[in-house]
Amino acid sequence: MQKRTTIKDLSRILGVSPSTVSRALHDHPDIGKALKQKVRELATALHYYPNAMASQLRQSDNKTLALIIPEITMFFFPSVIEGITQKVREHGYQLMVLQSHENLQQEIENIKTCINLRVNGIMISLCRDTHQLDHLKEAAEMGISIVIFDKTVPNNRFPFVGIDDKNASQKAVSWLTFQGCTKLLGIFGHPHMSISNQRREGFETACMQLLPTGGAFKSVHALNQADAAHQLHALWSQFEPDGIFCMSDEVLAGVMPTLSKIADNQAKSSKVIGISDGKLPFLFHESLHFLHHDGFKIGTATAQCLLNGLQMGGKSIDVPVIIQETPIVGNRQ
Amino acid sequence: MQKRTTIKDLSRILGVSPSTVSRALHDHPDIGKALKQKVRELATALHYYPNAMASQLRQSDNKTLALIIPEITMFFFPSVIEGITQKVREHGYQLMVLQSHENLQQEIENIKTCINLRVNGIMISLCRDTHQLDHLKEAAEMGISIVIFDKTVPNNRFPFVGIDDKNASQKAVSWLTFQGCTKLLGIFGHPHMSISNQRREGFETACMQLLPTGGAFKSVHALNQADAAHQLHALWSQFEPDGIFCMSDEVLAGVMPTLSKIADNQAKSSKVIGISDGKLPFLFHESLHFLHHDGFKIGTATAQCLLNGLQMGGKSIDVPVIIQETPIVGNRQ
DNA sequence: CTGTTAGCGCATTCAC
DNA sequence: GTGAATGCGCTAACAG
Repeated sequence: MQKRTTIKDLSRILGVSPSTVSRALHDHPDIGKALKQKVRELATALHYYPNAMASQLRQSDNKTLALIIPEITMFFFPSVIEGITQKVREHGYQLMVLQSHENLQQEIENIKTCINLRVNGIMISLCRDTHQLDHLKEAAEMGISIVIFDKTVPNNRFPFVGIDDKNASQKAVSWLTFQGCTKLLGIFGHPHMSISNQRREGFETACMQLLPTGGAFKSVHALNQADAAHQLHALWSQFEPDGIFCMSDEVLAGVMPTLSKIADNQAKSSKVIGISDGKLPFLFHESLHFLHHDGFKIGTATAQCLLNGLQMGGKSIDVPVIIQETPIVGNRQ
Repeated sequence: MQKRTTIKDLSRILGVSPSTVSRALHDHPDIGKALKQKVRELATALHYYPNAMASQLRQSDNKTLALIIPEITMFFFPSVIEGITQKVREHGYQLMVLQSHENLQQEIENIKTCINLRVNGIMISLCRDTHQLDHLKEAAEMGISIVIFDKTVPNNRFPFVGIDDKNASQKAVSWLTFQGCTKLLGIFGHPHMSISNQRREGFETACMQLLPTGGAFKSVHALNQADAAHQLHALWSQFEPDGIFCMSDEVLAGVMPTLSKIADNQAKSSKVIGISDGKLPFLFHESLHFLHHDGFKIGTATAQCLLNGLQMGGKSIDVPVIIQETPIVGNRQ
């Protein structure tokens, strides 16, 4: 890597001091119009690019926010990222995306990277093996603002943006019973994931409250999309539901095609409702409804929440907890 | 943001020099076991975190690679990112993802950010309005290694990883005709995108060569997923194909549900083949085939290509052009 | 084994 | 208006 031109180089050539060049480059009012022009020209002529590492070090600030998520899957997170990116750019920050791959060690490592880099703030969706937040507390003590979104832990004390998981499941059950379903199947995500359990509890509670006598329900956890398909298939002979609740897009992606195959043979259909970012359902042939878990909105809200925290310099009294609504939508409406 | 502990702080407290502390922290062989231990302990006790900006400046290297893509959509790119992330981590680099949002200005801005940050290398999928590569040449002249993948321009002179777009389309047509189709519809992506045109040309050439007399074909460009659905619908009354080629997952996502609705009414089906990352097809009820355009592999190959370039210090004679295969797969096999 | 010295490139005080 | 001096925090010669 050859040597790059620096402010010093420019200053030497122009016969002025480095500070003058620096000021000219930053359009400082003290510098003459003519000189500014000359500096600019020479800078582009010599391919001068300010060394971000140096200027960041000097200013001990890098205008960067970090996003830490388990994985950039095709579900949900692309929307979240889009929302965050938009908000963050508007406010002149860079975004850095880190993946924890559902691995606590990796998550801790990522936090450390954030601290070392002196990012201004962190938005994080916790991985499923995270049960305590010491690593986040550490970052917070280093002066980094933090917002948790989507996946959290029970006793979280950080600002949070997400949905009311239990309530969403209850709404889903309520909808299914309203459609006349009496035999409900709930399919949930990985059992280590807190939202899986929140949503399952909501589901089960609602089933017990809302199902008529003679009704029945069952809940299962799927490790991933393929497992959801597999479990549904295996279960069908013993427990044939007339209403199915899928807790996420990933589950829906496993369930819908399977259901579609089953329907081929049986010429009968179960009602389906899921929780979804709102893109996937429109790909399926079968009709279904979903509680719209809007990733884009979650993203913008999360970023906004972080930016607010940043502005108050971390000295806010109340810890915001922002709960997004999840309206019910049909894919054939 | 309060003051953070620095090496100097540690050195003062321990009564040794900063360089000794630095060496201890880096497990330098010259430092005594006992002292290392003491330094380590004090560091954690005082929550010392090395300032990455400072150390990067000093070493004028930040072990970072950049990925620039049009957008993190739910199609293809999540797989690519996964592949790249894996490779890049293995080699101890950080990855930084930038989006151009199909905007040349933004793409140029991103390149500038990369130069300012002194990243070691850039992997880029060009946005659709990019027709010349001056901005990349600029980065290359600053000593940054570059690999273009997936979306490129005709006269590209940079290393490239992708598929043979024309050939893929031809294989698709060949498959359709082999299935007995004689009336083909090709649906392509945004008309400004080079791969849209490459794939369309391949399609049309192959149609002219392979279709029997009496056969017919038609190609259309769709601006996005919704437009693909719309166009197919609008077209159906005038041109009812018995074979359809969809150039991408995005197109497939628009086409398949529409086709499925049409099939409901007409009780007949067209053969479908697409180019796909290989996830989406399994969500659809209708059977279809696809040329497997493996994003994960493209990702690892791209990263590997960049890492190779890095190792040779940019002093390689030949410019690698890596073309991935696209085997045909069925979603019901 | 350890300390001293000297920057990396930049932005900012304080002088003039 | 402009220049000289200083230091952000860290590492790497070079000396001992």
